[in-house]
Amino acid sequence: MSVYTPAEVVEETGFSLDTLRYYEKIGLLERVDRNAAGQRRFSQEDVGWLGTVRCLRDTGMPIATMLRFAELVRAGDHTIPDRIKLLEEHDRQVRAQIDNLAERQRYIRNKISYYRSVL
Amino acid sequence: MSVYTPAEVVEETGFSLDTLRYYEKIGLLERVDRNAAGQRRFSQEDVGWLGTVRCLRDTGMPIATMLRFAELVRAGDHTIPDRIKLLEEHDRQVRAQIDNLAERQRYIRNKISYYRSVL
DNA sequence: ATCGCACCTGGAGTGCACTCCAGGTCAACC
DNA sequence: GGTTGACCTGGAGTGCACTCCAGGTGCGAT
Repeated sequence: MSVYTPAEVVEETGFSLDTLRYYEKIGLLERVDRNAAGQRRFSQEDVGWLGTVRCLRDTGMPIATMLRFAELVRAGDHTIPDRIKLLEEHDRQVRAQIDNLAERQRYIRNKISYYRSVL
Repeated sequence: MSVYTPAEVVEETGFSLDTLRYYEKIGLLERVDRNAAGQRRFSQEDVGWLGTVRCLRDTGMPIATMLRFAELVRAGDHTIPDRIKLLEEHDRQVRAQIDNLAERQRYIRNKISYYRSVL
């Protein structure tokens, strides 16, 4: 049962310490354990959950939606069908994002080609 | 030499009227012509430029960078090499975005599969 | 013992990109 | 001639996601 100091979690997840505290404050991260001096000691699960948060955030999920997902996770296994629905919806949005980016990228590359052709 | 009313440009570009005014105010759009009553009449070029802006914005380019690009365009043809550099750099960022999204998407899909397997 | 350092709290501040609002003009239609 | 609707201006307000700050605690090294 390994525990992690704030600095280790910052290193591991890429979130700043302030962001970690912010996530705890708004409930995206459940109340993290403290040591005798009141300092945070993150559990393995905390770190794993932060990995999921990292992934959802980096794919553009708003915090409000992640918060709903967090609540489903906390509510227990009977919410798994709802979690699947939420992630499937998000997966569709990620696909749409990728398609859109690829489409726009074509425009940008055409523009570069055009500029090259007039040099 | 066709001209466009604000409503037509909103329709065509998907930008709100407020956004169009904002872009003009900050100089992302050059001073748009007015009719006798002081209402905007957008030129074909304005609409074309807004297409480029749409593309750059949707691929995550910050307004400050678009502003630099706009200045290069206004400065004349001798800035074409600089424009190419700017767009190539942006193209790299778009590629990185797509790669990152694709990577994260794998994680999400694995998670969905896992949830399906425990049902 | 005192220094530096990692950490704590509550709350204020920031940056970005809009978005909204109040009060007004003008042309067209009933 | 009155009302509607599209548009105008300058400036204030919003939402999101952090990020920073002041003032304080506890611990290990010099």
